[in-house]
Amino acid sequence: MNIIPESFYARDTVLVARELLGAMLYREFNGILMGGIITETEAYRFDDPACHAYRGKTERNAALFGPVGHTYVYFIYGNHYCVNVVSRTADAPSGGVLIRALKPVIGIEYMQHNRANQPIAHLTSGPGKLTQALAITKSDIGIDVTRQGPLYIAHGHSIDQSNIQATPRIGIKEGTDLLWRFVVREL
DNA sequence: CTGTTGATCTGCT
DNA sequence: GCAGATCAACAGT
Repeated sequence: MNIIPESFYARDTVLVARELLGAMLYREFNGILMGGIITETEAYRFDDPACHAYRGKTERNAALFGPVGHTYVYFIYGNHYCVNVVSRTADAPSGGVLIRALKPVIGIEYMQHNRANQPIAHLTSGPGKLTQALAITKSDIGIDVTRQGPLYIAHGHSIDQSNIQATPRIGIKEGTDLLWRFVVREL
């Protein structure tokens, strides 16, 4: 295993979002290992009106102002958690990359157990789905993903630039002109 | 203290 | 394709 170092996340949020595609996300929970290849991300930079941190620091978004390579988890629509990795340059106050989808690889049975035995194609194909599959909640805020532990990210597949599609982000009302959602066309 | 609003998912049509 | 679920955090009074 080859964990991605902290320096990777200390760069422009948008660049980190693009380059996280193909990386392996690992989750250790109750002694069980789960994980998959990151196939979809979105960048939320401090200077972007769609970013939770755009209007300043609050209790909820404080993690986005914390150390890079740590997690920011939030609860949305009364039902779902979404997980980000804090990423920004040294001169930026905040920023994060939303992990939107994985290709399930490890611990598929346990992920299905967490997701009412959904078929593999529906296991981790959305930001709320993958947190449910991996049992990620608010108590997982602030985890350092550059160290082996409950949640960490390692080098995986290298994705060719021509295999990456950039589109507007999903579910936002401002900043819809920015093509800051990145999707792997195929693995 | 109260009202509003989501970086979504599911099930039904 | 679309409405409903469902609640924590925020902004405004």
